[in-house]
Amino acid sequence: MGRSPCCDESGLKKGPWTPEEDEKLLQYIQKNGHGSWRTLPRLAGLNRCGKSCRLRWTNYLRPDIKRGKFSQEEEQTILHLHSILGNKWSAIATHLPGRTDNEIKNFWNTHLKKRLIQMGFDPMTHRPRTDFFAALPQLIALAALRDQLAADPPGSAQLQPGAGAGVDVAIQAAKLQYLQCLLQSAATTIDGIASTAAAGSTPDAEAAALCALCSPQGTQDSTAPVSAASDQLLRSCTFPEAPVSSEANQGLGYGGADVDVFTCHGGASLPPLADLSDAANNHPADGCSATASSSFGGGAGSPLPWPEFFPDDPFITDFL
DNA sequence: AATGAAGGCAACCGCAGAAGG
DNA sequence: GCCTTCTGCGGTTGCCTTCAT
Repeated sequence: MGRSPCCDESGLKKGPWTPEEDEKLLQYIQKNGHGSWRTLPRLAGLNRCGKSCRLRWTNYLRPDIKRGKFSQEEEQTILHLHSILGNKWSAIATHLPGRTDNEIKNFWNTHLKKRLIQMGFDPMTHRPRTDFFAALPQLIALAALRDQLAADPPGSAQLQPGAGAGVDVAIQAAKLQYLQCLLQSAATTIDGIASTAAAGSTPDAEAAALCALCSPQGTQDSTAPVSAASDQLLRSCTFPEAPVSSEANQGLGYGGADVDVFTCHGGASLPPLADLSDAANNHPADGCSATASSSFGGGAGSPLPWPEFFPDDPFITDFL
């Protein structure tokens, strides 16, 4: 199996299509249908290969092509279908009327894939990346937050009654409590990595060394105590470790109605860092709740289960 | 205002597989 | 079973626009 013979022919035009060529192709297909793509260019008076004509028609000239930006619903559909179908762009395109597989592929590669990666998700599995260095930016951000807390602890001049007083103090306290929750959760995760490494099952010395970054003594004896309930909640959240197949991923719904991929049970392990904030966001009743808007347009009202990549969260940046 | 970097997108290439004669 | 044609996909390229300096 090889390259289509038509593309080997020399003298055929390549590159961008001119309006004249578009018009010829459009009129011919509207009048005769495309028939055989191999013979179409000659019959239509085009100096192009059939493959080029087919691509131009299917990706641009087809009358039912929808132009413009992808809506949030379309983005969700793509994400959902991609989690099920993988890179089956044509199959995904059949569920998005007016969108071509090429358009969806480009949109995925230039937008959605980057977003998933940025948020610590594996774009192929749609699940939090479990490799340690994927979480490194988050760890660094957490370390910065820890330093910030150490330098400016609750009860300092900023939060003294009278300075801002009332609601401001309460908001600050809530934010600090949220941060404490994140820090403690991260520390627990890293401690787990460290103990695993120490046990020899994961000989990752670098990971163990970096544990010190996010598991300071100051976290545990902070002046802002983390509520026992939220602490228990975070500790009870874990993430399935089994590799994900397309079939297994069918339960992963981006529409909000399906079962959330993040499960909570009595296990002691914590999810990877990427879903820590999700655990907090999904349980507004606990002490770690906080409103976190999404750069993806989700936020509290978003049906997407994605956790926020909290270093970019306006809440965090505002705090810092 | 000029210029270079970065991002977005249309289009192409090479390959694989399906379908039909 | 072989050949031809068509379709689909991943990867890549090159042009254009936008943005930062």
